[in-house]
Parts: sequence; structure tokens; C-alpha cells
Amino acid sequence: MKALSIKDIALKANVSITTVSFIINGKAKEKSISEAVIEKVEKIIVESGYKPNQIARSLRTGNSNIIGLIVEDISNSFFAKVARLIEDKAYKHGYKIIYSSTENDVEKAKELINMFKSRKVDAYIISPIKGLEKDIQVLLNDNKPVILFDRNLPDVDTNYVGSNHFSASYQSIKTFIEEGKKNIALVTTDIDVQQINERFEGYRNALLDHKMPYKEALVLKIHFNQDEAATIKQIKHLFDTEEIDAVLFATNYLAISGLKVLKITNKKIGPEFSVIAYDDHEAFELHTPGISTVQQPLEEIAETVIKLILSQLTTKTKLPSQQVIIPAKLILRD
Amino acid sequence: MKALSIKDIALKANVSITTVSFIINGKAKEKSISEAVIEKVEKIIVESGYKPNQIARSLRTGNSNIIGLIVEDISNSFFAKVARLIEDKAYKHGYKIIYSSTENDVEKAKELINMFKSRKVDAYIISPIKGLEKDIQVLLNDNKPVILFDRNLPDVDTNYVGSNHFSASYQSIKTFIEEGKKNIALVTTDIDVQQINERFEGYRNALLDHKMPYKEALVLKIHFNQDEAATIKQIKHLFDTEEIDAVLFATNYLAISGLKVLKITNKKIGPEFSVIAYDDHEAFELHTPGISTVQQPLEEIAETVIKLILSQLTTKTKLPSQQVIIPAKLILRD
DNA sequence: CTGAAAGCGCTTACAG
DNA sequence: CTGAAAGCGCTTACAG
Repeated sequence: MKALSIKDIALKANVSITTVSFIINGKAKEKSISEAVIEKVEKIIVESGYKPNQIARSLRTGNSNIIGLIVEDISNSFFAKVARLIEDKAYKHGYKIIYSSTENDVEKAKELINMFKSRKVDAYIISPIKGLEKDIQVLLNDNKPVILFDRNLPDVDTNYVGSNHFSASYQSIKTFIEEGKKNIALVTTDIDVQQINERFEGYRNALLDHKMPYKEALVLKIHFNQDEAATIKQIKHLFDTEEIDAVLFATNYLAISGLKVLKITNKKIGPEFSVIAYDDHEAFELHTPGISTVQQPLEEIAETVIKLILSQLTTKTKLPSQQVIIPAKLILRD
Repeated sequence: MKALSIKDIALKANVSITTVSFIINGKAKEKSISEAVIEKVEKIIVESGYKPNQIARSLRTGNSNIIGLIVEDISNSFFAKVARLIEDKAYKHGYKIIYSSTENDVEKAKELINMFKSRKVDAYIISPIKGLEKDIQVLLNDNKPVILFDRNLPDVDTNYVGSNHFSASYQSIKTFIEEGKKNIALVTTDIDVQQINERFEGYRNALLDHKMPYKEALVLKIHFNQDEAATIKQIKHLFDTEEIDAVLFATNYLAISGLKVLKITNKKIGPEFSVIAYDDHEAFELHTPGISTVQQPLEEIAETVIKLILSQLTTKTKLPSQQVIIPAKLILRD
């Protein structure tokens, strides 16, 4: 059973495919098609259940009503939640979202961009990694809207939506210092992306600004994508060998591994040992005691991304790039 | 800067577009194109960075190398994880995945199926809801591979991959009974889908088989999609008004709400009060004490789904429908 | 008020 | 060993 085409509808209605096309695309009045014809054609369309072939439409028009979303890892709850919010909002404006995960692999990320390009997506939302600068520049030269989020790529002049990671991290460390902590550790990842680097700088600067020594031994950089057992081992080693009274975890999955270490070693969080985790997670609120976290306002980030995309999509002229920084909040628990 | 087309390549190479097409599609030898021509054309393709327009290819061939994945909610960690695994495995076989969330809304789900249809996806992976039977039957009549997962639709004869929810739930309750629990509650959702119904039946049957009374007051059906504050209130009410010594939560997000109630009311999990949650979540392992869970083998589910899809995609003839049941495991913690 | 025709970028049956 | 041409299902400039 072959799908109906515009030709079939035209045949049934005894009009040309041009007329059918105008009606489908809401140009009937503009093209002064008679009411009678409009009604007849619309009735046939509804009765037959005809749906235009979007592939053919895309080939002809060069756009697709699809927005490509490229994240680090869709199974990470931060990205999953933002993706879902973006999906909802885009959907309301008639756009669909295609997502894919880069796993911080430059080659895979390039392939994904190429795939999206060859599918003629109308716009790109990308949580980028270093090494993608050229590919993104090509999209921009091609006049495609590109919004970076979560992390910026300083060398590319495009739109960006994200939090102020430096100051959120700085603030966290300042809180520790004000509580009288002396040996504050940082557990972070080794990926060289802006938002991770900023968290590190926030840590270092807060220490130095408060006349505290920066000790390299207290900073643990975990290799991205290694399996969790190895991560747990490294964190355990840090906790075992160094005198520590506070830890900032730079990502939520690292914090989860860290909490597992505490559970295994029976080390308690309390006045002697404080924890702050970056990016909230259900596990943190439930934990006893509750884990303080830096929360990025997901709803606002998603909203801003979509707004920027839509304004670019509806304006023909190239808009100046915008950098929107949405403050993250430090939520202290217990 | 317009994208290159096959015509541009043909022009540069001084051959016909037919020849270029054969080379791109690996049919060069089969069509006995000379080595010299193959080399020349391939060199030009690489140098120019030409990528075939997939839209045009899809229009012509009727397929897209895209698999559509429809889940309840991509921000739910169960679906996010399965989606990511499916994405990885599909990617290795040259297929891309498009996901979307139904939010258990039949209308939205139908629209998504239509969208995928009009994009000519090659196959469908669907976590279905009631009311989609006809739409899915249409896909099957159209000879498209369809794999249902997580929940089955008994009235449609198609492939299905999922866990045995009845027996996992039965087993959980049996464990409670053997521990000597007398008043076992069930907190579940009100959506009428197979896997939720089975969890309920497992609960009820386990009680009856062990000569325990089934009390309606101990079963709380939470409205899907209501906000969490309302859920927490209802669960709190259940715990406050009924004498309960064990609870089975039928989904992980309900369990998380339930654990929040326990935290608020300062009720402890222990010999007097046991909990089992359906579908594992990072929060459960970290919780003090650890929360016992029913775990579905995500990796195996994803693997089986992809295997079924690929076998359907490569065989022209219609294969008999398969129902693959992968046992869930009950993990007791603490 | 409506239609015939070109063209988007491919693939492939057919011809030589 | 290689190419001219039809056709996938649309949209739209042009003509009447």
C-alpha cells in the first residue's frame, strides 16, 4: 500500500497539484483560490489521511523544521533534562529535535554535524568540545543558526547560553572558607572544555584571594569516560592520603562516585567534612545529610536557547551574536 | 556558498554522475568501473569534502538509515539510559536514531509517528501507550519493522522486548512476606499500560497466594504527570493514615518522592519498614540504608532491540513476530 | 481564479 | 567500461 502523494489528491479533487500545494501551505487566500475548491480539497485531504512527504518538501525548500541538538551524553541527567525542555518548547513552535551524544569524541562530533548537515537541519544547538571550531565556523558561514550551550568556544563568534561557572565555583569555595575549612579538595575531570576550566579557576582564585595555599595534591582530575570502579579507586586514594575537610565535585557523576566512596569507607559528611556538588541530581536531595549543590536553571537555559534559535530563524538578516549568562545558584542543604 | 552536488563532482572528474554515484555507493566493482576512474573520483571527493545529500537520497530510495525511537519521557533515567545504549549500537551499524517523548499523550504519540512516517524512518522502536494500536498496525501493514519495548500492546502482533514485570513484582512481595511483613503497600501510577498493570497483578497475586488479604487502602495510584508536591502529599497521607511495614514503589520517580516523604517525616527504613523500588537509580545505591530495587538489564534490552531491528531490516521477507522477555533482577541492598 | 513545467539532488534500469 | 534519462514528491515563478 503506497502512501498517497499530492498527485493523488489533485486527481481526486480534479484540480492541479499546484492548487493542492497552495492549500496545504496556507497560501490559498493569498493565491485567491475559491472557497469551494479549498473546501473540496481539504475534505479530501482529511478523508484520505494524506500527509505531505517531508523529505520531498525538504529537498525542494532546503529546510526541514528540524533542529539538531548535540550534547555530551544524553544519559547524563543534566543533558537529558535540558534536552527534554528544549524538545517541548521547540515542539510548540512546530520544530522537531534530533539529539545525539558526542561522548566528548571530536571525530564523532564532526560526524554528527555532518549527518545533521546532510539532513538539512535548520539550526544547531551544540554543547561543544575543542576541535570543533572549524566545523562550527562552516555552519555559520552557511548562515545556519548555531547556539552553543553549557560550554563556550572562545574562538568562535556565535551565540552562547550558559552559566557563570567561575563565580559559582568561587562562591562554593568561599562558603567553605567562611565555614573555617582549611584543606579544600577539588575533584574534576580532565576534559579541556571551558566550563570545567572555569570551575577549576574559580576554585584556585577563591583560595588565593583568601590567602590560602593552592595545593596541587588536593586537585584530582579524573579521566573522562573511564569506568566508575577506577574513579572510585582514585577518589578513595585522595581521601585516604590527604587531610581534607571539604570537597567540591565539579560534576554530578563525580559527586555520585565520591559519595559511594564515603559510603564504603564509612566516612560521614558533617562539620568535619563538607561537600558541594556541581549540577543537582535527585540523589543529592535524598542523601542523608542533604548534599549542597550548584544548580543551573535548566528551564531558563532551555527557554533562552529556543528564543535565540527562533529569532534567528525568523529574521533573514544576520543578528549579532549574543552571549547570555544565566547565574547558577548555590543551594545549601542541611 | 552552496553545497557541492554530485553534478559538481562529475564535472570536475569529467565523468557522468552515474559513475560518481556508483563509486559513492560502493558499486564501482560490480559495475566494472576502471580503477583509474575510481581513484580519480575518490580523490576529488575527499579533496572537496563532498557529502551526498541524504534528503535527495531518501526521496529516491525511500529509506533514510534513521530509526525512530519513541519513549515516554527522555528525561526519565531508565529511558535516557536505554536510548543512549540503543543509539550507540545503532550507530555502529550505520543507523542514526531520532528520539521523541510522548509524555503518555496519545495525540502527541500519534503526531510523532506521523512525523517519523513523513521523514521515512526505516524502523520504529516504541514504548507504546493504549490507543496507538491502529497507528502501529498501519506501520506494520506498510512493512516497516516495529519493535515495542518496555510495554507490550497485546492486541498488536509485533515484536516486543521487555522484562517480566509480573514475576519481578511478585518476587518482591514474596520477599517482604518471607521477612514477616504484614501490611505491604503499593505505590504505583494510574496509567493503563501493560507493564504497570503487571506490577499491580504481581503484587495482588503474591498476597493472595500467601493467604494475605488484599487491601485496597494500601494501594495508591498516583496520577501521571501531576507535579511532585501533590505526589508527596498523597504518599505522606498514605503513610500517616495506614499501618504499613513495607512498600513497593512501581517506578523509580515514585520511589524518589516516597523517600522524600520519609526524609521529611523522619521515618527510618529498617526492620520495621522495608522498601523496594522498581527500576534502579543512582539515588538508591547511595541512600542510607541502600534501597533494594528491581533492575531491568538495560544493556541486554538495548542489544535485543537492535538485533531484532537489524534482522528485519536486512531480510526482505516478513519474519514472524518475536516476544523476548528478559528477566529483571531483584537486588537486595543492606 | 488556476495550471503546466522546471528543478531540488540523488539512484538505477536501460542502452551502447 | 560508461552515460543519458526517468523519476522520487514536492514548491514556486511564470503564464494565462
